[in-house]
Amino acid sequence: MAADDVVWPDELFTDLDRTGPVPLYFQVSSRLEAAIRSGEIPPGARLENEIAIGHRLGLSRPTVRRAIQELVDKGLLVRRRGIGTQVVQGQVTRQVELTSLYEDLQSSHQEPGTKVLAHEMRPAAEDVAQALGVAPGTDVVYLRRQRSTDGVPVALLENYLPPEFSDITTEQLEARGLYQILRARGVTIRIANQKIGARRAHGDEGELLDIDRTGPVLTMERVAFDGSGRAIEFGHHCYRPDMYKFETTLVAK
Amino acid sequence: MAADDVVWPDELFTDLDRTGPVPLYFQVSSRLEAAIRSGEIPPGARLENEIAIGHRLGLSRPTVRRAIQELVDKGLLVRRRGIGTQVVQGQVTRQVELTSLYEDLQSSHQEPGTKVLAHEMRPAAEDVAQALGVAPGTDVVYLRRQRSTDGVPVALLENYLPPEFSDITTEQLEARGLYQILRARGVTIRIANQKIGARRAHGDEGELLDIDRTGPVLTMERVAFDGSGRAIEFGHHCYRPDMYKFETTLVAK
DNA sequence: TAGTGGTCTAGACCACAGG
DNA sequence: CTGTGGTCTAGACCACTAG
Repeated sequence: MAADDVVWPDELFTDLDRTGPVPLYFQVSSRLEAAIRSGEIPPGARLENEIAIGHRLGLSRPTVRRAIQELVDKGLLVRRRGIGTQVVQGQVTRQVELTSLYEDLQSSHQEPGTKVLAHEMRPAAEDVAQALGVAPGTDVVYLRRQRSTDGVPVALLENYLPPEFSDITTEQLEARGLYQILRARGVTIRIANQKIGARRAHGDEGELLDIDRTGPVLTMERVAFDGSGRAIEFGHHCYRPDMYKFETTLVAK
Repeated sequence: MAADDVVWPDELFTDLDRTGPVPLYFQVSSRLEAAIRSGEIPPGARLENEIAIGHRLGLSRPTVRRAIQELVDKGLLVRRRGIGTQVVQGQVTRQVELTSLYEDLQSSHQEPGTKVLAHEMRPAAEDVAQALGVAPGTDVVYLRRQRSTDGVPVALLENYLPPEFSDITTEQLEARGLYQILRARGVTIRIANQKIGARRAHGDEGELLDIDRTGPVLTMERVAFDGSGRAIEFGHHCYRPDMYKFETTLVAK
């Protein structure tokens, strides 16, 4: 037992708020995550056992356990029966949840820009109709946008939405991300199926992405559903491969 | 309330095994998953509430809740406070899991084949050394394999492993997937970081994948860790874009 | 043998959605 | 108002790991 011994700076966990709306397990897990990401709790460090932590914080074991499980799911902690709980070694800790639903918008540490190339109603082709769960030929909203960061084009986004979203304006689309607009209307995306692939650019894609006319592009096709399972959005996007990659942290269960 | 009313075929949940090693929540969730995937419980169906299910199965609410949570995490069920739990509408694909390409092909009933193009010890370059957590110049295992399905090349797999795996044989590599070999040695991959991108084929890649010499390829870079956080594998793979795509189901939290 | 996480119980109160 | 899931408690027994 050397550097990877028990570390527990309990000053971090003194004032838990039992009256507010924030769950206790979340307060614990988020503070613990901050302490790990800042290096205050170093890689390889062993945590105290769950019961001891619970006693120290005045929490029951299931509550402590849930807080720890949150970080295990994020890949920050590893639990082994008979051993204990350890901070993962190495600079793992990537913030990205799988490949994100929100990433298109929240990678906005840079200056994201949107240029609307097309915005119209259009009868749904076979594949679009099936994805959205409408009859073929139904008029649906068609969007084509060019997304850029700091003035450099990054992606071409083609989307189809059910007709009830026909009142979305071009101005809204240029100012915000699609999912932000949907959420402001009370529509929350809960589940999405997506396929990631690659192909040659064709048509005007190379020009719009400022790459070779037939150069390689990274593609993503996605169908997104709201909480009730209704299809909200079908999209086919292509990305500049030198500007964008899908990053993922996978945790085995 | 019509077709999406409560459905609960309780014949499925009669003989829970309380003595064996399989957790009760897992028995419940796996049977429920099978019933959903088979269509026996149709999309949109509402489940009974958690307490009623627990009473029916002779289980406590937390146990039932955990079983349901497993399927919520997989994107098969949706829970809404005040409403209930529903089977998701629309098709559901499998979640990206921590498997090797070999296992992916096996589970999709194709015949995977492996040709070992290179298998040697090699001093670790800067990026390899950092990924594996060894000193630059350390001899590590280098693998280059051509993976095919039904005789058609699908991917080129380049991998680096720590020196302790130098006794893996070429015969093993041609007969099984890398992760299967590692697991048979008691090494289990727990966490992996991966980046998915695209680029042109270069060198002999086009020829080995039987595509255009500079055609587009789908790429995946991965660092995988075991339960103790030690880096086990660093890989850089490229895939034939017409033969392979990454499919994902994402669930918002 | 002692300590750990893995599982499970039988209650409780709350926030939110619906009629 | 009732019913739902969201959270929390205070115990319990077990399987696995280490020394």
